[in-house]
Amino acid sequence: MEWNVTDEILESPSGEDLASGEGKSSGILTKGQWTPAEDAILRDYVEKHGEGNWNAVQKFSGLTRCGKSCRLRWANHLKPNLKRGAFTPEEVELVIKLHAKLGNKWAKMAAELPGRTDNEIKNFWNTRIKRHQRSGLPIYPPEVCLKLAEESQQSPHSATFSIDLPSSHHFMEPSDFMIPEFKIERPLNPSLFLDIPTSKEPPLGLGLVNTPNGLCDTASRSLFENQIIHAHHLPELYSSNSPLLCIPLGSHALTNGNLPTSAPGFGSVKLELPSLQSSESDFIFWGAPASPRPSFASKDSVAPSPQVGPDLLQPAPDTDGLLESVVCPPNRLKTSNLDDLSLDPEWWEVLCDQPVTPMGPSANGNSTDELLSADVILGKLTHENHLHEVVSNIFFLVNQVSLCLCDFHAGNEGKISDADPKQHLTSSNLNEIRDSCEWDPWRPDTWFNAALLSPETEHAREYQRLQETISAICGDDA
DNA sequence: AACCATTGCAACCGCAGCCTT
DNA sequence: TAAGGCTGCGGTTGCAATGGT
Repeated sequence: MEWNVTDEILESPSGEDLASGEGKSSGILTKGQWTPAEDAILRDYVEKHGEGNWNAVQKFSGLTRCGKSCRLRWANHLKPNLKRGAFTPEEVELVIKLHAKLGNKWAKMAAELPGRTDNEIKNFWNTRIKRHQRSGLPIYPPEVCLKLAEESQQSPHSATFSIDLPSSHHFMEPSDFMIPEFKIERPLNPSLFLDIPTSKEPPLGLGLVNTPNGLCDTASRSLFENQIIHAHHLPELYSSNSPLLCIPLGSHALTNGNLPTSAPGFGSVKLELPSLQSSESDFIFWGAPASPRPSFASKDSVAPSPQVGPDLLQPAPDTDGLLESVVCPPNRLKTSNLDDLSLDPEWWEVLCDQPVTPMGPSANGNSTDELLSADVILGKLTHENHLHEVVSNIFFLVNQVSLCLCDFHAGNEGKISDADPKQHLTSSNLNEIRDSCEWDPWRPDTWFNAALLSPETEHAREYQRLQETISAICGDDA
């Protein structure tokens, strides 16, 4: 690299002045690349006076650099015992584990990696994330996810890696990160999804958020505390015995974590560098498969992914905007007959991350039942980074809610009540319901027929709360 | 060889917390 | 106790190096 004092020098003395120390501080500071002469001056100063008091460097050494710049230069380049060059495999592994646990706490991570600076680790990580996004690889290796999951399960109140990091407590308070176990006992309010877009335009402000304290706010927290999901359809996939069910909220494992801190509106989204620690960027994550999840990375998502075709999350160009078209584009839905809900395997995997079997999404073969499972519904609110994926999850959610409504509707003749929620539809009844009722399960705009809800019931109030929760989650602009 | 896009790194910026007065 | 300065941290930007066409 060529050393030069850049033109950022604002009316600064010449480089010779800098080197000779004659560039006395006059309020004019040099910016840009450091020269060897400047390095020498700084090194000499620190050797004589020690680290710290960086603002005095300019005063006493003649460097026309601000104290911050001096500190940074010393810490990142001149300090003895700094390692240079590529990270070793051991370092990489440690960084991954540390990041899974700490998030973007670069300084803390640097404390665990002798010779590496926070800036170096940060750059390494950001570069790594970009690379992995491009190649569709998971940011965290499955074994890291599993390890974290296992350890959190073994010791759910003090989930730790083998690396003991005393400073990680800020989000590892058990009460903060443990996902409350929940069941859905009643179908979800269809109006929860009023704002779910069905156009190609992604929603503004869409995003599920949590904070170091767990879920983003009382509203979203209430979603999990108040709403009871009955796991009667899919006991295995999301059972409480699954190690992947109890991923600590707040842990950064299992998130690719690529939302910017202040994720702008989707329309102008800039999804470049990650900001994993951001309280606004973490998504609720459940039941993630250990297998790599397809990535739809920000700007890269526009380009074809090696794993997932670029069109998968795009509604068909000729979509009519109906749910069916959005959730299951015609070319992805193998059949429009509701009797056969099996999807194109590729599409299904994108949506659900479930292994595809001849019977459908589940290895258990209970495809229809599992599709109707409310576990799956909220299980799809994943702790993910890619908004595209979130959108796809939301679409999937709509799909599932629709099916749940079919389910419920079948047993309640148009009124949501306390009827046995387990009484659900057989696929052969779906078309019949669609034909005989005032709403079409595949059309959200028909979900809100007055006949669906009895407004004075406790259920209706719960639905209202749930709706508010989802509104909070998705953002008012959604 | 020239141009362009991408990548990776170094440095800067803004903010927050701490310390001193 | 408030104000100002210092320091450290995390996010962002700028640019040289590199690779592809």
